Amino acid sequence: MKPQVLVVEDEDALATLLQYNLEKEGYVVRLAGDGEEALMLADEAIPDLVLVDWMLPKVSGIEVCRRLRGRQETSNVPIIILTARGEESDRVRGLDIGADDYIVKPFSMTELFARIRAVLRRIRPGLAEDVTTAGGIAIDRVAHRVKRADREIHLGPTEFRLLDYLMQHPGRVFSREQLLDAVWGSDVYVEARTVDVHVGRLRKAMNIAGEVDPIRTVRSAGYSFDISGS
Amino acid sequence: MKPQVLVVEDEDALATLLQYNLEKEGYVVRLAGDGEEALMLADEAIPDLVLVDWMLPKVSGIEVCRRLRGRQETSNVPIIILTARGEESDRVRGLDIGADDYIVKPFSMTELFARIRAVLRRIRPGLAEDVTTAGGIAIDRVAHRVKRADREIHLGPTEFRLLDYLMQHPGRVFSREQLLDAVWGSDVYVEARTVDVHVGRLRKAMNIAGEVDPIRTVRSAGYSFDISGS
DNA sequence: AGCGACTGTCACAAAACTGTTGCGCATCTG
DNA sequence: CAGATGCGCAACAGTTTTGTGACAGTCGCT
Repeated sequence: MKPQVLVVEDEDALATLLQYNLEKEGYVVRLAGDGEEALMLADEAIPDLVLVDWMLPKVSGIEVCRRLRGRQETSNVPIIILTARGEESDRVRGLDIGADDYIVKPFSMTELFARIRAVLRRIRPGLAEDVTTAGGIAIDRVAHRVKRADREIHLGPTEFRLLDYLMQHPGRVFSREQLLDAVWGSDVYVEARTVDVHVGRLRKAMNIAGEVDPIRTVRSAGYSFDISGS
Repeated sequence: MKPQVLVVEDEDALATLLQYNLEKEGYVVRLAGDGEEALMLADEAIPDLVLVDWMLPKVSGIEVCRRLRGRQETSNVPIIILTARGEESDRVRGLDIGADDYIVKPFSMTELFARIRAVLRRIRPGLAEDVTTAGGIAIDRVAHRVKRADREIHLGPTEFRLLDYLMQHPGRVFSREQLLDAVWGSDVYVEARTVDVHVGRLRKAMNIAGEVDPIRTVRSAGYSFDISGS
């Protein structure tokens, strides 16, 4: 699944620029214009990374940091601060307060990407990783390939994303609605039962040789990826 | 095997940037923050190339050069010096002391890659292949020739660059946009579907004799160079 | 100017994938 | 046990994505 980045930036031009480039680089981007909105959005869906401007209306960047750190769910989401040149003294405070890195404006997109990847790799090794393996199943996001027991498995785009998401959170049960949000996107409307169909297709594709079904159905709750029926 | 590059640079931002871009280009990168660390790392595992900043804390770049040259194991590891503009006089000394090339900051990544390739080609012909071979296909960047199963294949410039790029990163899937950026250049505007057409032309040119198609289409993702299942 | 090679775009066909529905079976509930 | 609910599955019609031939424009040469 694409890492989700929450961008907190009040200056529209920069926000748009960031969104455009980050999406191009393969991130899902959500924008917040001020600190309040940022905290709300972070609450709705926990981002994989937060990019926050130092100077913000209403709730300052530093405060956003502190509050994110203060909450259970977001306490270890990596944060990168955007700061203007000449705020050197703030830098230390930035990292003091819990940010994982900062970058000084103006910066090149390449440099930003480099920072983001470095931070993600440090904090969330799973996300920057190209392949995930579990129970003889390997999913390679870069090569876009899935293998089970050395047999190549062909999946359609949706099944691929679905498996990716489930494998990213093994053991955890997701409702159809959650899966729709995460795999299809929060803005599309599709029937909840459609998830069943895709799970079915995924199963059919994966369990070609009478292997154990890695996807567990939890009646009236949803599905989860599980190796060994624990 | 991916060539291993040891980057010796004390400025964090640049170090991260270099690591990011070099890894993207297909090198394995190890970072050292100062000369001492660099010598230690070089000792642990002999790198295929050293990229060293001129100005370093503790042990200067020039000293790192000298010491690397002094040791049996590292005496012919190629070295490229990073130097700031205006240190012209140092340049000669740099090459005097055993560096194989230097590059003046600020430099573009493309330029750096070109230098690295040139140096590796000169010093370690095996590592900076002018010729890449995979699945019976040989692409010779210097002679600008492509052969498949000893049959000469004629490609137009664009198809050549496309194949070159894909073969540099076998297995990896690139979106049409990424390919446009990498093969056409990030500043030209062409229709994304144009990539399809060129992939088609490339295929037609390569698969003359009913051979396996080395280019894999990944629906809703892009294309990749793949030799059979691997 | 004429020629040949190469490019980018388009339109249409082919292929692959998607979402919905309905039915039958399994599982729960009282 | 009857009824209700949830799930697997096959079928299908609709969409989206990709392959490809045609074509007009560009460029470098002669």
